[in-house]
Amino acid sequence: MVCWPTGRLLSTAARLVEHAWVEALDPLGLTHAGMVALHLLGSGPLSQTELAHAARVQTQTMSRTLERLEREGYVVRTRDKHDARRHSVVRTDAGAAVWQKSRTLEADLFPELENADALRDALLTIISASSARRW
Amino acid sequence: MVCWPTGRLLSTAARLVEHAWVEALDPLGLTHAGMVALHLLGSGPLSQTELAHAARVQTQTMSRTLERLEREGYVVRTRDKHDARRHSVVRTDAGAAVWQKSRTLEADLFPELENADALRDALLTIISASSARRW
DNA sequence: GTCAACTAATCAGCTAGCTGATCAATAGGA
DNA sequence: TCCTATTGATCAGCTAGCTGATTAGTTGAC
Repeated sequence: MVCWPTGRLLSTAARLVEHAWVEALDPLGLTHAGMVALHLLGSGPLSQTELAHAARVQTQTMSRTLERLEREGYVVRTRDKHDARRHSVVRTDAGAAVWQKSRTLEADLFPELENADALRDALLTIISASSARRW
Repeated sequence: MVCWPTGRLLSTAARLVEHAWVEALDPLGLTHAGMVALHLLGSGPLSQTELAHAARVQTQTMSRTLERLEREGYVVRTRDKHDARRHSVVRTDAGAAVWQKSRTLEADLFPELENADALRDALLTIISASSARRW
């Protein structure tokens, strides 16, 4: 596996880490995608398009994620007064609470790394390089 | 985004890179998952369980990937003589050819990085740490 | 030899990505 | 004003992961 291409290592590592997340979040009735949305809503209401953009995801994907969050009571969607096309998405108190709980998991889940800074650097470079066209 | 947790950066980077792969592989009638399988079959026939294990994936997932590869003619599955439960999966000539074509894409797709070695190191550490229990 | 336990593969059903198409509401130009 | 283009959200349908359950074939103990 040492000779696998870097892109494949990246996918594999991400999948395994996300698997750990799923297990940890399940008892909270939350998914990783939902957690991202709750995080982004921390600084105030957003439209679905804004949320999708911030999460680097398609609006269709965000739509479903929010549908689930709303079903769980972690989020409320209301029509915008000034633009009836837009949904104003607000994090509920329950949503804020569950997000706080989930925050503490991060440190426990992610393995300790010597070169964590180099990793973050590289990931940010990759993200900005490959998202240049879409976002 | 600079203050996102590392796990989220990892997922996002992987998703964006994989998106580039999908676009590049589509004309070949190949997916990223299929490419992994074709790669692993390069050194000879394997059973589906062995393939799944090597790709760090569930056997159910590999089953579907191979179904698609077989449909495209890149792979042939035959019942094992000695153990009729097993499928012996063989890469066809077409499969070998398409894999060769796809190999050259990797260099073009993946962004140049200064600290590529540190990245690979970190990813391998993450993979071995979080796959310890499953593989 | 028979029955139980295990193993390889698949089926059913879920979430998360994606594309392409659709619908309703808004904005803007003739 | 009206008609078109744009925009926000959703629907339909695809692949790739996953879990849990099922089926068929092997193995092993009695």
